[in-house]
Amino acid sequence: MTGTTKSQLISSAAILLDSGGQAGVTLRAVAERVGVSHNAPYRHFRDRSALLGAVAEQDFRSLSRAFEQADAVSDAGVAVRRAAAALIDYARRHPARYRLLFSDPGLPSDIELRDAAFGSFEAFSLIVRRCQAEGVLPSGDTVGLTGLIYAAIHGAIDLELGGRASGAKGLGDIDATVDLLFTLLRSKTDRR
Amino acid sequence: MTGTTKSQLISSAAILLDSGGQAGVTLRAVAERVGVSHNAPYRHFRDRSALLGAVAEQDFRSLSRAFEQADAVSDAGVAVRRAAAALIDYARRHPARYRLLFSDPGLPSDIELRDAAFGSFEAFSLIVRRCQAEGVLPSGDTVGLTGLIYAAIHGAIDLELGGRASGAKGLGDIDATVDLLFTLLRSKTDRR
DNA sequence: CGCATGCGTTGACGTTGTCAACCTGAGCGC
DNA sequence: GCGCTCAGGTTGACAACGTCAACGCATGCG
Repeated sequence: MTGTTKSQLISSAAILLDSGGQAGVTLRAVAERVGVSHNAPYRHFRDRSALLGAVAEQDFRSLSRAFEQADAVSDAGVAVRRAAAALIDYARRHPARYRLLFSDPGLPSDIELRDAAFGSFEAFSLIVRRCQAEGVLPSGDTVGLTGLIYAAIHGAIDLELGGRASGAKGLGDIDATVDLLFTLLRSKTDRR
Repeated sequence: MTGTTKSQLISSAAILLDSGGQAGVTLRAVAERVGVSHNAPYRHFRDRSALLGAVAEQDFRSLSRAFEQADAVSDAGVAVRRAAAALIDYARRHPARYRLLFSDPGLPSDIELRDAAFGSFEAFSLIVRRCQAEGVLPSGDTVGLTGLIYAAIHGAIDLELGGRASGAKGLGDIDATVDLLFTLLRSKTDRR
């Protein structure tokens, strides 16, 4: 682990999030992993939630980059599916971190964090707009359509992650849900 | 507060969830509200998460009843919208409890809880099936369609509750998202 | 009468977040 | 070179919390 103590604390927290979930991220464990005393994190973050907020901010920016990368594909229809796949992949690989970003009420209402989150939504929205321009998705209110698509993908992810729906077969299946979503949207578009 | 100690503990936990969120539900505070010692809850629940699981189970059953009530309406198209409204209303009134049901990884994988959750999904699914029969929603795989609708509604709720999306205007607006969802689905249906 | 058993109590323990006080070494004006 | 400031780190303490162990007590049953 290299870098400043602050950046080490952030990535240690991310690693602990991956291995032990929210509950596994204790300030003391984070500090110990970095090799500093249990109070050192307070020199860099106001409290525990500020540290988690920093992790979330980092991940939102990473998501933005993933969306921009997906948008580099020439076919808009492929781009939006790649963006969705990137989000799903991130959620599956880092469930606790995904939940931190989208479903954690305890995070600080920090401006930096807000900006990072907004940026990722916007990057996704750009792809949707391109799809509309190329006739791959129904035209009209881009923000509303983005909201629907993002909500459906996020909802499917969250239900599967929660596992509460997995008793009902297919109801917690992300890929099937997203496929159906795009199928319906595209067929709606084709008729125009 | 009346009833057995056990039921009092459950409703106290629910109240604390409403007023102070997940973090506000400490076993000691719950016990104090009921007027018993800090260790009394252990006579009724294995641990803290078992108590929260009982709250979740209760709420899932309450959701099932709300869905069945919505299904009593004669027009299937109205019924499904009422069911959605009931879910949204519950989420807005009891955000922490909503999150407990759908987005809490710490709940026990209890059979009772699993059943209650499954039951509520099934009640919703019945309405969707009726809509398909009456030509209000596209026919075909009912489970898949239910999954998509439920995921979209849940996703919209969760994004608004998280508040992270509310920077982007309209992206965190549940009602607009759900409206768009049903509009698209219905228009898709009408063309058949 | 005796005894098990369900429900509740008291007391303790380790862990955690957080606060307060102290230390220290690098930079900088003079 | 001297003394100051101050960012970054340390030690030690504290209260709150979840949980465990041991005890108390009534009720119902043999």
